[in-house]
Amino acid sequence: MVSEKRAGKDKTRRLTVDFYAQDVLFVAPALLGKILAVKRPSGEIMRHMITETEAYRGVEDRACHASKGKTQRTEVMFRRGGYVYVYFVYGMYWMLNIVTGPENEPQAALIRGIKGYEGPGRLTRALAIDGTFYGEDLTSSDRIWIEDNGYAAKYITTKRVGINYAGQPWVDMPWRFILTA
DNA sequence: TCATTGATTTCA
DNA sequence: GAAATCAATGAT
Repeated sequence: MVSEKRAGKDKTRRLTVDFYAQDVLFVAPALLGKILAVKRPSGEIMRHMITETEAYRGVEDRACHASKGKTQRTEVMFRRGGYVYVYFVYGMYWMLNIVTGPENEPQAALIRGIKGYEGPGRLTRALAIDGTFYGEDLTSSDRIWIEDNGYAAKYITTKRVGINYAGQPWVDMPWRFILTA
């Protein structure tokens, strides 16, 4: 797993492929409390704590976009964990997802909220995240990455939002994770 | 509870 | 080709 050896007293470090390659049901709640860092064209780096996520897991999960097979839009979800899956919905909003798991096992964690901007459409608008972020590699990109600050998050789980079309048993899976402390 | 808004998917 | 659908938000 990840080496705990640290240089100096700064505990913040960028998450590596070892983290993202794990199952989405581990990664999605583990992202809570971590820091989403986005670099603006101006060079300014914006950092926000992740407060809410949802898990989308594999071709059998009918709420997961990849359940309909590999398409131009879902291709990135079939890669190994650590890539960014961004898509446009309702004619207005970009959704930010983190690809997880091994190659050819399509999984992703939707970032539904960050501190100060609750809501998946609101956070992408606030951070100016759009389709140009599709396929960015969180382990090497110089404009988007996630940092671990060593914070041990507490959270609750609920049903996922906006996926009633998926039917049973997927609609009732407790795969939404909300930070509580 | 409804308008917004356009890419993606589904049905023909 | 056309029609329906949609990981949402904000105003009414």
